Amino acid sequence: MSSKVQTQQRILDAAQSLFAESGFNDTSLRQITTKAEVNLASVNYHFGSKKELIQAVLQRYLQVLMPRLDQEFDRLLASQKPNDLTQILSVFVKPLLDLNQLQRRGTRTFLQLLGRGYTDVQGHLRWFINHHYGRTLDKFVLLVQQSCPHLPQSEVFWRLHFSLGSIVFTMASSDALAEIAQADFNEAVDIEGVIRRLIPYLGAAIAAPVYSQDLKTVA
Amino acid sequence: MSSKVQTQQRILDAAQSLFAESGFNDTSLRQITTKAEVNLASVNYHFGSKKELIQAVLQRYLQVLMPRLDQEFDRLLASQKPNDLTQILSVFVKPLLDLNQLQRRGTRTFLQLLGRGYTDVQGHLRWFINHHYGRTLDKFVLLVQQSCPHLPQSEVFWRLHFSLGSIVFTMASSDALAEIAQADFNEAVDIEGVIRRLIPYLGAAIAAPVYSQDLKTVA
DNA sequence: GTACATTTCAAACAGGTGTTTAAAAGTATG
DNA sequence: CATACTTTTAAACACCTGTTTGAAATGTAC
Repeated sequence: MSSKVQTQQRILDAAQSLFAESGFNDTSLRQITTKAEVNLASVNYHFGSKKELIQAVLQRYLQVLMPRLDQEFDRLLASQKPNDLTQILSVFVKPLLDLNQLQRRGTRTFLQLLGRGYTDVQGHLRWFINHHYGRTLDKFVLLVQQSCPHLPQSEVFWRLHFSLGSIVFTMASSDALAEIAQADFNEAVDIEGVIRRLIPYLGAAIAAPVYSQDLKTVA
Repeated sequence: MSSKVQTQQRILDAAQSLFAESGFNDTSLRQITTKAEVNLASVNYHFGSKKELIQAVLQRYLQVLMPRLDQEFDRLLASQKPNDLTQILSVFVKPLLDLNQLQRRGTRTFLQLLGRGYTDVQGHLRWFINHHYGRTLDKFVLLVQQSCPHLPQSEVFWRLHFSLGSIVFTMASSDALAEIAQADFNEAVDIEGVIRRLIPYLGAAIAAPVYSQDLKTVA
């Protein structure tokens, strides 16, 4: 009995770090099972397929993170007046950083995985997250819309995807970026530093005024 | 003689559309040569390897785009007073849209390829672009720094990478996003629309004030 | 302690990958 | 025309991928 969960755990642990480092496509089951020191076939035995393993790896974080975010969103939605955008974005910080208690380097790993999830794979992870946590995400969108009454819904849609791009891309390549920052600016940056840098950036971006289109008609 | 360039052209054309659609890793040489109606071996014969084919596909656009951007950057740098950030970002618009004269759907394809280039592959395309066009990119960074004297260099570095993330991610998934926008908001969005939406967003983001750091003492 | 169920294991499977080979076809040049 | 060079072709190469198989080992319950 305990050997079963041990094997599953070993696979998940090995998989998550390899996935975070090299992406889903570029990590083979053989690499995972070698690192986990389990038999190749055990991935399919315990998880069914590689696709389901990927989902299981992300699920381990999402099932902790998302209920906490959902709770925070409810709290903000309960207040009468619209919330400040920076405030809304800041509610992500603590739940994200608390993932470090779930796993060593949990925050970093999860965000890297999320990045990989949106860039590597075409559809199935996007669908998976939306299917399981769409309700929570909708609350977030609503909050942002309330805080930006000057923006049409479609503009909020685009800007949130622009923002998702920043996050996901930054996290997928956070190792490389941190290295450059270290070399060029002698600046030690951890994942918390990146998150905190993102908040004012995204806050200003999402709330930016929409410029009228007619003054920039180019030839 | 002309059959040689014809074959190379056919390969490049087929490769670019498949790469843009499915990414580099998920497009095989057999798919490319089938679509191009050439022999499988001709890719290696004419380009050496898949890696070099990828670079050749991007190079076809970069060698047109980058000199034009370089020129625009020089023009802005020549002016005495610092330039407005929105102005700086706007110089991308025309050179990018002119790629449509190079190829049908050129702008869209190029930006998708760029997105794939930064998300799919780990290193070699990043290196390739920096190696060939680093001087031009440096001019852009300088312009941004001049327009944002309140920002430390390292902050500009991070924010430009956040911005790169928005662009690259949006472009890599632009088809999916445009579909959603169409369905949810009955909004037809072409690539030019996306570019124009990005400018005020990125302008506000990059120039955003830096919030005081002292509240971020880590545990 | 036997019977049953779960888990592990080595091996093979079927299919895909980028690349190389050596002969064939085509094309210029003397 | 014959020579030399370039390009195309079909086939094979060596390797890697996720998945399946059936037997062996282990664990669990009566």
